[in-house]
Amino acid sequence: MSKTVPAKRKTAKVRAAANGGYQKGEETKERILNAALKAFGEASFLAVTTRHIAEAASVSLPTLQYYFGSKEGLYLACAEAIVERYRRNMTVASEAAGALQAGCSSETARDHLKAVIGALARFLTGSRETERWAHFVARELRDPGPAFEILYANLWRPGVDITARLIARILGSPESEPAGRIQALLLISSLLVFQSGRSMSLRAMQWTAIGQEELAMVLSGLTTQIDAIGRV
Amino acid sequence: MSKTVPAKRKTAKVRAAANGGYQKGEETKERILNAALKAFGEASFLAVTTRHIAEAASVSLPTLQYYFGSKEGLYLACAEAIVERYRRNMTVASEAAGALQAGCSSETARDHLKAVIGALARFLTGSRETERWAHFVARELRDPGPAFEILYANLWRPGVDITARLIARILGSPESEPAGRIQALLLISSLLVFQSGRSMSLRAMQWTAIGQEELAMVLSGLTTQIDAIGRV
DNA sequence: GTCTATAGTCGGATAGAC
DNA sequence: GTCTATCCGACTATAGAC
Repeated sequence: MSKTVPAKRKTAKVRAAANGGYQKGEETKERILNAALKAFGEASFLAVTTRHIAEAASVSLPTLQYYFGSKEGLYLACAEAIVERYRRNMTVASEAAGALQAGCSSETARDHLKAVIGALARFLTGSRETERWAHFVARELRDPGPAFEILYANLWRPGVDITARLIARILGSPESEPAGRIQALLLISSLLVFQSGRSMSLRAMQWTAIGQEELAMVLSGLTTQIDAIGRV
Repeated sequence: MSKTVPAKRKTAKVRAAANGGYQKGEETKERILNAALKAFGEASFLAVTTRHIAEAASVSLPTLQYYFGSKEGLYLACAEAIVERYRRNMTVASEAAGALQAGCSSETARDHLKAVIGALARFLTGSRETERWAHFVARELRDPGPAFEILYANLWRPGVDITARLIARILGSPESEPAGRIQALLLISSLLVFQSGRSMSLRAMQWTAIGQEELAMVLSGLTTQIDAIGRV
């Protein structure tokens, strides 16, 4: 399947400060990357053609190779871009981590957990754009491909970790307790309604889209679940 | 994307009783179907090549076209086969439906819900084979393709329906209550840990496989969730 | 840095012999 | 019913001009 690792081309950009710190190329590269994020968000690696991306970015085919080496290189660049943009939107997670560090109470942990899950849900349904990123991630994690390691290490694992630690605190049990980790997995999996299950959820609920109102309903269901942790 | 609907070829099998009721062809067809089920279970429609399936079934390429018309026709045949085999394994669901019909109590409904979710979880992790079927279904429902309607109408919708009705009975609220449907969706989504989230779950839990022991742990988590319904 | 033109590969489908 | 041989379209990637 994968033949050659495409050693990202190092197009030496040394004369950076010449025309205001920017090359013309940087803007082109960004245009390609955005087109690729859109395309790979909507369909799989195989289903997307470089031709389509090139056309959407209004460049010719070889330009992709020039900037990203190969289709796979472009795909990996997308994964990295998503990780970075995701980080900018999920500061609640690190706040929760801080609270844990400070040895917060069981109920404070519960509030942080609600905040984290809520932020995640909002992120997953926030905009067409973030929805597409989430789709990219979900597809890659489900059928592991070239970008699996990047996404697992930077998105999934930290997410499960913080959730599991928060739940462990709520339960008052040591963090390593597998039961807590399983509850964390189940909770995060629930969020996949918006993901793997998106098209089906819409039909099952007879919704036309997931807007503010719909999100609120799901969040209330999730809150109920979180409130049930350690209380049944 | 989809160009021609491939009008399944009608190879008239009229002389059926000649050599014991069977043509040689039926066995070949089955061999192809099983190879296809395996292949499409492991990888996406695009990733699987008809050449690969043909080789795995020890037939030559045109034989696929002869029996199934096209790659897409074979794919649809797989979807139908999965629906049928799934039905044979999920009789608990119809039992639950019967109980509802008979106007069972809230607590009986809860027990039936546990039975249904349990059976589903066992099905999803039962064997390499059922795991592959589940993978096929999940992939198709996530990124809707040619077989979406078949699988949605015959697997997903009935599953959500029975779950939602059981939950509605537990809550004692009218069946149309959207909150119950949302809880149903969240519950079913949780099961996707074994699915979309399989490779990640394994790593997150540091499991090497999902066997009896692991299944029991997850089931206990799910039971806790079901017990929490209507009690918080 | 970006283009046109083209090479090279692969996969689905078909023709026609047996 | 099943095969061998082949076609044809689509895709990624490269060569080389500007």
